[in-house]
Amino acid sequence: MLSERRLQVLRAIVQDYVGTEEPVGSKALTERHNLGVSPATVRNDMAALEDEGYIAQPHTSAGRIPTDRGYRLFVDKLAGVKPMTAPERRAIQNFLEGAVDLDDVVARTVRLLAQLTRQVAVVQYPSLTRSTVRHVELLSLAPARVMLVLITDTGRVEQRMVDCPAPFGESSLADLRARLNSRVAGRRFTDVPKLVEDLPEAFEAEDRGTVSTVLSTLLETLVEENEERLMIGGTANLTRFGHDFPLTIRPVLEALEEQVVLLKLLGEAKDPGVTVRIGHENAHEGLNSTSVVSVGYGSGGEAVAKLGVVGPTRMDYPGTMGAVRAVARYVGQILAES
Amino acid sequence: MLSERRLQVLRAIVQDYVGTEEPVGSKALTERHNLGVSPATVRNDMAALEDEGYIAQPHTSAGRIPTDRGYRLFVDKLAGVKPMTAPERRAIQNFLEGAVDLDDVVARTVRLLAQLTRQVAVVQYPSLTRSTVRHVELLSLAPARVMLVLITDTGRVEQRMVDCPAPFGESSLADLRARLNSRVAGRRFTDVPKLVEDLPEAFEAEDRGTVSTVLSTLLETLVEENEERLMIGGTANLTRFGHDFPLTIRPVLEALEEQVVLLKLLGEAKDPGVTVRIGHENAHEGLNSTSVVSVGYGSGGEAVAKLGVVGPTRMDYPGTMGAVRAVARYVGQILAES
DNA sequence: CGCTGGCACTCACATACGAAGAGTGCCAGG
DNA sequence: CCTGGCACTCTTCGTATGTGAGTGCCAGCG
Repeated sequence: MLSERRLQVLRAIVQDYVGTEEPVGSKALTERHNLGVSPATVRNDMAALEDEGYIAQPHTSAGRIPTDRGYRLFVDKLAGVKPMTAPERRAIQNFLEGAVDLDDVVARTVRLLAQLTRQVAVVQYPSLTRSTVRHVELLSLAPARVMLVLITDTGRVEQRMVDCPAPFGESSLADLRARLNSRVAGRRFTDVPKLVEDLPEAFEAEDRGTVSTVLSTLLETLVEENEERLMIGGTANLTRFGHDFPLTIRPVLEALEEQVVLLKLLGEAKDPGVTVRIGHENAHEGLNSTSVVSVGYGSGGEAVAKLGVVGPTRMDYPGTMGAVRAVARYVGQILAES
Repeated sequence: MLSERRLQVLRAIVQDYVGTEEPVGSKALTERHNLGVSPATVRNDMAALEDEGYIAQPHTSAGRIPTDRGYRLFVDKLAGVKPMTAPERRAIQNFLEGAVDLDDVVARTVRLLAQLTRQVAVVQYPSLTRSTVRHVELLSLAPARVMLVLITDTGRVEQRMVDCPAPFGESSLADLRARLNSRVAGRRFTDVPKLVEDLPEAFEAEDRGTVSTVLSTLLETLVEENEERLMIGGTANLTRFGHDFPLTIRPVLEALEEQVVLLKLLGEAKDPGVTVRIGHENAHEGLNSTSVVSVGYGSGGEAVAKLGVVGPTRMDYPGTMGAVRAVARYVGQILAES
């Protein structure tokens, strides 16, 4: 177990390194934080911290920098979440309130997060499977062509074209629309398959094929793979990464373009609170030198999606966590209102 | 006027520089292209080309690189558009055909363009103002709350929440829906304001306020500012920009995040064919070292939106132009089918 | 036992110098 | 108008050297 002072030394190292972006030495440490001991003592502590794997030196006779393990300890034990100031909270609220539709909410959230944290922001659209159905609309565009429109309680709208095997009359369509809505409106998307499975039986033989086609399109829309969308922003902040970044930035940009990777990344956050994954804790190789701070958000008590930021492992964790948490909270409010 | 050979020299310089990314000297030129003259002669030609402002040397006693003006001449007079090969065309078509909805079409187009050109791809959603109305749907979500859904012939869907000044009955809603659609279905969005202006008069006094509110929301949705959306991708390709790129890549990423800037950029392309804007021809400062290749696309004869790529001025213009043109053509086809 | 000051040691980094090489401009001759 | 030759200019790269930050270790002190 590390002594109290050694933990303080680690905290000081993390703070200084995050601020200066340069390896921090024993002398500088004692000057900037009054630890009450001499550089030599700090050196001993640093040697111990290095043995434990919390810090490392890039090369002999340079200062120390925190390792992923060091940041982990810092986040878990040494630092809290820095709450937003009142003016900041007001600004967040104001900015989000101007949104006209869900796309706009998400777009604004991304910009806000990127600006607040000066990092790359990732916001997942409210998940379909975790939402409830507000309305299902069917529009006849041609005799054998129907547009299916799905609307969730979070304001998300999905649409699909359906090519019917046989012409489908206006009255049959109205019938299907009514039956469908009476069964699924207000229900969770996950329950929809069971709720509609016997629906074709209620129709005339000639329409049954079309009804089945419409329903299967509906169910397809709910399949996990298609339904997860997200928006990213603030990639320009990647340029503040480090001096060496040709090699650093490339894999990150590539990872950010892979929606699948990002969704996994956000999905891993299980905790009800803010989740932090540091450096190599991220499964994806390209993100080994980044940290991901994420949290769920939702219109009610339950999370319907995730949002977060991606930044260098050398980041201001308390501040970032505070910003992410605050934004998630306000987005949830906005969604609940709409 | 430049002699034929000098133009050939310029063409050779552009091609070599695009290939090697390094300033090209007179000796290397004569070796790789059989111009039939000696390096000394080429040197004279190069001096002339430099006087005219088509090429420049980064520093004394280095090779020459093309200037923006040089690229312009190359694009206008010295190079054509390189058509895609048959397998490439098939691949494009196959890839786009798997799309399930408009978002998917746009997303796939972005990925395709980025991959084909190895540059940053930008695709604008089909414009509302240049499309026609397929259907307007009104859904009653609460007594005094209506959702407005707009569907275009290109498959684009916009929705807005409307808070009504007074409760609005199902029958009035159905009435409004029917009247609205009979007036605007199949018409161009730009004509909608005139077509609906007298609509409130057909309703009872108590509903008139609500009808006006719904209509004004509809018109707001059509306002230029809100209706232009776009998607970008392939930003990882920016890392192939140059060796110096901290300074190069930053402003480009920033510009790409400004939707307004990008829309202007694409909007400037007036030509029915492929438009190329080179380096300083781009109004936005951050894009002074990039070229933008763009083209309109549309479901019918007319362009409903633009797409293009952003890359270094040192790019393979004929190949890029070919890819952009081909993708635009196939996207148009896909949209026409849906 | 823990803290401290002192001291020798190690590298990264910056600066300077020199050689190499690529490329140019110019000129005289064909 | 083209060509070979030649002197000149700079960038680039490798080597050498000095400087300084930072370290590890040790002996002494409270």
